[in-house]
Amino acid sequence: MPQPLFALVDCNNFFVSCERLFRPDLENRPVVVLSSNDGCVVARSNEAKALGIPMGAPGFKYRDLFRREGVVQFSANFELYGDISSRIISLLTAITPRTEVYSVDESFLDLSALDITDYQAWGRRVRSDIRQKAGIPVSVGIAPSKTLAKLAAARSKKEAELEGVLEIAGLAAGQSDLYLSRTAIEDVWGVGRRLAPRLRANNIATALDLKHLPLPRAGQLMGVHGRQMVLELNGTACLPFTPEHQAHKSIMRGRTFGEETGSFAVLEAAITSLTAAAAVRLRQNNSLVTTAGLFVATSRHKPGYRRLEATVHFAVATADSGQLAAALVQALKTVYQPNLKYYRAAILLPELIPNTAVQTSLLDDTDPKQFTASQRRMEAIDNLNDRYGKQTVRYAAEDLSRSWQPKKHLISPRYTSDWQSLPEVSLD
DNA sequence: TCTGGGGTCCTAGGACCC
DNA sequence: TCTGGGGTCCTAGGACCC
Repeated sequence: MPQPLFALVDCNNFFVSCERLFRPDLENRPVVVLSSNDGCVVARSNEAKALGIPMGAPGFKYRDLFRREGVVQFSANFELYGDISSRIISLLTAITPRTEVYSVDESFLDLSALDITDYQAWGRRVRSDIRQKAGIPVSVGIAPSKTLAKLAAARSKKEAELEGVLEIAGLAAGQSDLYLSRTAIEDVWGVGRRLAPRLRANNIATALDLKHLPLPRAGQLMGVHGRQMVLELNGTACLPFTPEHQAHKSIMRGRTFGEETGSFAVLEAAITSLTAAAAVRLRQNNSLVTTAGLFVATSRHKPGYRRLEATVHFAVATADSGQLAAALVQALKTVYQPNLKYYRAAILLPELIPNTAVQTSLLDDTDPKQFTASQRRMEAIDNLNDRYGKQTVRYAAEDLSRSWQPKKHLISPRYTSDWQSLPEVSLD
C-alpha cells in the first residue's frame, strides 16, 4: 500500500478569472464579482484584494471605493462558471481518474499510485496545462494529507517565489514547519470564525501551533474535528478521499428578493419557481422525497425580523414538481401573514431517498399508473428544458409575478452557454 | 436605499424504551 | 426518603466549508 499523497488544484480568484477569460482587457485591473442582488463580494482579483476589499463585503459599503479606484464589478454568472469548471475537471480527470471534485474551483487528486519523480515539475506542468487549455490560473499544493495539501496550495499563492506550486511531503521537517508557522490559525481548513478566537485565547496562533497541540487537548477544544485536524497537520491522512460523485443528501433553493413584498401571489410565484428548480435537481440526483419544507422571511437587517416556516409530508415518495409545488403553496397559506414585508423565500428537500427504493404506503390509494404518468411527465418537461433552455416549460404560478427575482444589473453575457452570446471575432 | 446561496457534519438534550 | 443504567431516535442549533 503506497503512502497517501494528495494534490489540491485550486483555481485562483476563480469567478474573476472566468470573467477575465472573455475580457482580457481586465488583466491587471481590480475586478470583483458580486452575489445575487449584487449584494456581497464573492470573488476578488489580486488588485481588488490589495485595495483592502474583504471577501463577503457588502457591495453598498464599497461603492465609493469601487468608483474611486475604478474597480470593475460583475453580477455572478454561475452558468458561465459552472461551464468553465467542468472543462477544468475533465482536464484533471485525464491526468488521473482518482479525482475528487471538492467545489466549483477546487479538486483533490490522489497521487499515491502515479509514477511521479519530480513533484514540483509535475505541479508546474499541470498549472501551465490548465492555463493553456482552459485559460484559468491555478495553484497546486501537494502533501500527504488533504489539510496539508490545502495549506500548501494557499501558501503557494502567497509566496511569489513558489510560482503557484508547493510540495510539502518531500521537504525537510524544518522547512515544512516554516510554511506552517507562516499560516495563521484562521487560514487552516476547518478553523472558522468561532474556533479561531478560542484557539488564539489558548495561544494557538498558527498552523504550526495547532500541529503541536496534544490530541486530547484538541478533542477538548474542538471535538473530533480538532483531533482530525491535528493528525492531518502531522501528515496522517484522516479525511476520506471520495472520487465517485456523492449523491446529495438534501437540496435547498432559496432567494433574497429584488424588492420586499407583502403579496401572497408574489410569494406563491417564488415558492413555485424555487420548487421547480429544486425538483429538477432532485430528479438529476435520481432521488425522491417524502418531506418538503419552506420558509419565508423578512429582511434580517431590519428590526422585527420574522421567519415563518412549514413542512409537508407525502404518503408516497415523489419527485413531481407539480405535486411538490402544490403542497408547498398550500402550506404557505397556513403560515402567510399579510401584514409583513417579505424579503426572502426558500424551500428545502431533506432526506433524499434513492428512486430505486420506493416504499409505497399500504394505506395510500395512489394508483401505480399515476406514479409512472408523473415520471413520464417530468421526463418530458426535463427533456424540453434541456433542449430549448431552462424555463421553456414552466408552471403557470411561476408567472404570477417576476418581481421577486433578484437583480443582476452587472451580469456578463453567457459566453459559453448561449448561441446568441458567443463572443464575436473580427479579422481586419 | 443597498448585506448571497447551497451544502455537510457534530453535539446536546429530550422522549422513549427495556 | 428514596427515585438505576443503558440504548436509540429525533430535533434544534452550532460550526464548518466554498
